[in-house]
Amino acid sequence: MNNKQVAGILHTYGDYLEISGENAFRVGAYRKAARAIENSRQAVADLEDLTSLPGVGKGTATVIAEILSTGKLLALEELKEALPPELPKLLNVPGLGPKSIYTLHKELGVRNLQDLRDVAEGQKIRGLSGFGPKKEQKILEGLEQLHARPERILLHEADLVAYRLLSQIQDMQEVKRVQLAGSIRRRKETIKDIDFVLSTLDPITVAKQIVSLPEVQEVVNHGDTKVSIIVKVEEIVVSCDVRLVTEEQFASALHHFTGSKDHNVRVRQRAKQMGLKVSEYGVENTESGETITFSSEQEFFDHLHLPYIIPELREDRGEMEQGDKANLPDLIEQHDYCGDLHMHTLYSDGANSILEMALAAKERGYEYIAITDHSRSLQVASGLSIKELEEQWKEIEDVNRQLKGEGITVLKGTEMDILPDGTLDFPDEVLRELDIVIAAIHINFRQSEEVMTRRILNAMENPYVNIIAHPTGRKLLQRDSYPVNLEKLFQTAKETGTILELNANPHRLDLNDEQLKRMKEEYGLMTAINTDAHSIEGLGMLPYGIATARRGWLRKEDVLNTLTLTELKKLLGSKRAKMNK
DNA sequence: GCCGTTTTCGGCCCGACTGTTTTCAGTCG
Repeated sequence: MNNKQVAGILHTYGDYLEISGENAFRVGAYRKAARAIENSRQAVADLEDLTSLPGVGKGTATVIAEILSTGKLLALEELKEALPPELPKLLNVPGLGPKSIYTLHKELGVRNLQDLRDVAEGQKIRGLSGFGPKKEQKILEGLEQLHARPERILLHEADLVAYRLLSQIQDMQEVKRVQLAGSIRRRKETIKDIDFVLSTLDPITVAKQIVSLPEVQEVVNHGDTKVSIIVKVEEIVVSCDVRLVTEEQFASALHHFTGSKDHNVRVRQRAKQMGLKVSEYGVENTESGETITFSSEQEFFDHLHLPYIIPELREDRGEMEQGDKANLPDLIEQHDYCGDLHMHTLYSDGANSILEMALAAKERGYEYIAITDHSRSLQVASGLSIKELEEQWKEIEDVNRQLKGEGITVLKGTEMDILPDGTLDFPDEVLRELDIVIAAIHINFRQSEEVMTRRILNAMENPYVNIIAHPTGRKLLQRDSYPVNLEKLFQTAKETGTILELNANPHRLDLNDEQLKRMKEEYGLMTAINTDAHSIEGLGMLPYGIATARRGWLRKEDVLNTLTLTELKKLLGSKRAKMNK
C-alpha cells in the first residue's frame, strides 16, 4: 500500500462518516491525517511510529495500521454496507452538504443522484423540517451544474478571464484598489474559481456594477461584502468570487482570500499563541479587543513576526517554519532567465522559422536559445531525418552569422524520441555534433512502470543526452502521468549529470511544484525551465514555468537557464567529458 | 479524533450568505 492509497481510504472513510452524521471534528481529524500522509516524504508503510505524523494520534494510528496490514478498513466496509454506495457522490452537488444528505437519506430514502432528482422534482423535499421550496429549487439547479462545466480550468485560461474582469473593475469609479487573490494569485496549476478583493467606500453600488458586467452569465450570491458570479469569456466558463472591503481592511482581506486554507489555519494558530485573532478584517488583540489594520501584506506579516511570504509559497509546505527561522529561499524571478532550450520550428511541427524564433528571443532579452525539433520516428510531428537535421545545422549557422553582435546565439539541438525498446532515435555519431540533446517519450505510454522507467534511464545513461523533457508525460485535466519511478530518475540524474525538465507549457507543467521541491531538497538537483514553444507566442508561456519553479521553492541557482552562455556550454559539455572517460 | 510553555478537558480558524426560521443551521471558502 502506498501513501496515496492509504490516504484515499481515509478520505473515503471521512466522507462516509460525515454523511452518517458523525461529529465534524472527528471527520476532520481523519481528513487531516489523510493530508499528512499525502504530504509525507516517507512511505507510511515504513514509518516506525505513525503518531509522528502531525494530526495522527493513537486512534488514527490504529486505523492506518489496519489499512496497511489488511489493505482495507473494516469500519469503512461496514459503513459501505449500511449506506448506499453512491451516496457520497451527492457531496459534489453544489449547495448540498453532509447534513442535508444525511437527512435526505434518512427521511426520504435518497440513495443516489437519480433519487435526489426524483424527490426534488416531486416536491417532496420542501416538506422536511429545515428545508423549503427554495432549497429544493437550489438542489435541482445544483444537479444541472454538476455536469454543465468542468470542475477546474487551467491557469492560463483563468488568467484570460481574470484580467478581462480585473481591468473593468479597476475602471469603476467607486473602486479604490482591486487585486486577484485565491489560487490564481498563488499560481496554482489549475483553478476552480477566481477570487478578487477590492476596496471601496460604496460596496452596494460596486456590487451592482459587477453583477451587470457583460461577461456575467449567472449571479450565484449577491451580498454587501461578497458577490459570486459565473462568467464566460471566449468559451471559458468559470465562477468568480468578489470580496468588497474598506481600504483599511484591504491588506488583511487580500491575505485571507489568497489562502491557501491550510496556510491560513497555520497563520491563525500562530496568531492565537501570540494573543491575537486574525480575520479578513484585521488582527484583534484578544486582551484589549483592539483591532489593527495594515496598509500592506508586508505589514501584516511584520505584525506576526514573520517575513513576507510570497503567495506561491502559501501552501503549508513548511513556509511558516522556515519563515520563523528567517530561512525562506530567495526565489527565482523572470529576469534571472537567460535562454530557452526547448522549442520547435517549421522544420518539424512549429509555426515559425529559426530566424523568427531567434529574433523573438532576442526581443525578450535572451542570450541564447536551442532549436530542438522532433526526431525522425515521430512522424506525426514531422520529425527530422538525419539529413534534414544536417540541413538545419547549416541554417542555424547562417542565422548565427546574420545575428552576430546582436547578443543572441542559437544552439543546435534536438528533442529526440526514446523508442519503446529504450533505444534512442539518433546514433551517438549524430548526437555528438549537437550542442544540446533533449530526450523524451512521446509514444507507447502504456508499458509497465518498470519498462517506462528503464526507457528513461537508458536515455539518461547516454553521455550526449543533457535533458529529459516533460519527465512524467502528464497533460493537466487530460491524462495522468505514465507510470514511472521518479526516485530512480532523480537518483540517476544525480549520478549521470542529466537534467530533468520543468516544461513551462501550461498544459503540462511537468515536473510539477512538489516534485521539483523534492528533487532539489533531497537530491540537490537543478532543473531546466523550457517553454517547448511551437511558435513565437509559445515563448510567452515562460511565466507559467517560473511560477511553478517558485512554488517548488527553486532559487536562481537551481535553474539551468539562468547560466550565461559560457557557463551553460561548460556544464553541457561536462557530462560528455565525465562519461566518455 | 487530536492536542497542550496557562490545559489531560474542552476546545478545535473565522466569517458571509442563504434559506429557513423568529434566533439559527448548513454550506462555502
